[in-house]
Amino acid sequence: MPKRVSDSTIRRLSHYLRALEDLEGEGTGTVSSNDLAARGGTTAAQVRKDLSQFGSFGKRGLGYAVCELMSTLRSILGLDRKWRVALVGAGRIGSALFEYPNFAERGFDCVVVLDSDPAKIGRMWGDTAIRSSVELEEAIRELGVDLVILAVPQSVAQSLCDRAVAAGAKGIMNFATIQLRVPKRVHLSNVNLVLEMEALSFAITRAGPRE
Amino acid sequence: MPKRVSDSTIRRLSHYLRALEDLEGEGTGTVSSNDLAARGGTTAAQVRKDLSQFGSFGKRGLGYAVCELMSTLRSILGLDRKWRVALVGAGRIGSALFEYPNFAERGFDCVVVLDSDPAKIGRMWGDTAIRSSVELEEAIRELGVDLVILAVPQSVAQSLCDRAVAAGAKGIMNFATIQLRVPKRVHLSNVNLVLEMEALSFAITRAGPRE
DNA sequence: CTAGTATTGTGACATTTTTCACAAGTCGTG
DNA sequence: CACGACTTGTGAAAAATGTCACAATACTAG
Repeated sequence: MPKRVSDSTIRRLSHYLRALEDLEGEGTGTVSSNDLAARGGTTAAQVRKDLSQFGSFGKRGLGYAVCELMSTLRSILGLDRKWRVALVGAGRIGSALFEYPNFAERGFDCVVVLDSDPAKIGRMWGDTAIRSSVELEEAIRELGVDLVILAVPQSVAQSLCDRAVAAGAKGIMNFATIQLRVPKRVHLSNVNLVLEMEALSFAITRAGPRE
Repeated sequence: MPKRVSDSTIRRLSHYLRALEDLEGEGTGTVSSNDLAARGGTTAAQVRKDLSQFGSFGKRGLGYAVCELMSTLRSILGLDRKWRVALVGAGRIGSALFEYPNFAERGFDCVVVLDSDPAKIGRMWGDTAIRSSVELEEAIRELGVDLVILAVPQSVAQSLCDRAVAAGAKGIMNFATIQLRVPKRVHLSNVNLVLEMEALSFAITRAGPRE
């Protein structure tokens, strides 16, 4: 195993995993790097290189056993367990995420929702009651939260982030359009939809070749 | 100007732009690559290299004129115009996007919302009536839509995408967790939140050094 | 005008990521 | 078993991306 695995590799592993799930659904028993590449949107060599960073999972001449590779990937990605997620911010984005079926499917359990708006606190989402964000630290400790999703306005994002980290959050997914600062040990993922739109804007304006 | 500008560069330009907007708000007249780097989360050399791909905008010994660089970046990114956006899918994600203040701020005008659910069609969002997705092509042509946001289930994403492209959409922002196929001339941006969560899951599991 | 300080733009270098090419291994068939 | 069709795993080459170092320039102060 290598010292460092690139982010691009991890992204691709997720794609392979999804492709494998489809393949299993179709009843396919084994798959070649070529097929996997086609479905994952990359090349056969890339697939093999990506996988080879973690071991040898294929059989020469035959390919990869779908079922086996699937569980290997799950284990590599850390998806062979449940993740306890706290959702901070019960606005529209928060609501969309809470209902997002793919999260639960992949083992990301939203165990608590918090908001600072008194009008929202106490309201039920499914069987989860929205709690006051004052209780953030308490909730994280009490429920053993691993990951925190911050779907809050810029102005309060950094302070909530700091508090989440202090209370033991190991990863933060941030939807605010600000560059959060977190300690080295905490992992941060920024989702910035405007940025994506701007990249499209640039690409179209430039009218250069795609991708 | 170079043949090809990397995606990472474009992402950083967006960050610089945001930083410049803050700086202007603070009344700063000029900024050094160093300051810009600190705010954009990169290095001074990277800032200069990024900008140098498009021309020479700074003054040696002095730095960059905030106002001027801001409008240059806007123009490079194609943000010196309004973009006409169609939102397909009036579910929770669609709703969150529609209300997203940063989109409008950056010139992305959501001129039409479509959905296939008869219960939703005709309902008003602000002063926009939700139209039937049957009218997708018509709406795109009639309103001169440039960009289409697909916030719909996987099962219908590809077919709606094809129709949008055929009707003249130049860019697609896809929220479905499937790899859409589009012609070369059309630009595609995939937003996959599960993927981001999985990357966090991996990072934490591995417990390697951050970033 | 000169010296001193600051900061850009850029070629050369370093690192990371992707692609290529092929030996090595596997299976089915006769 | 021998052969042919296939496919992996991987070192080496190529391409892309990021870092460094420094000449060139600009402003300020005396």
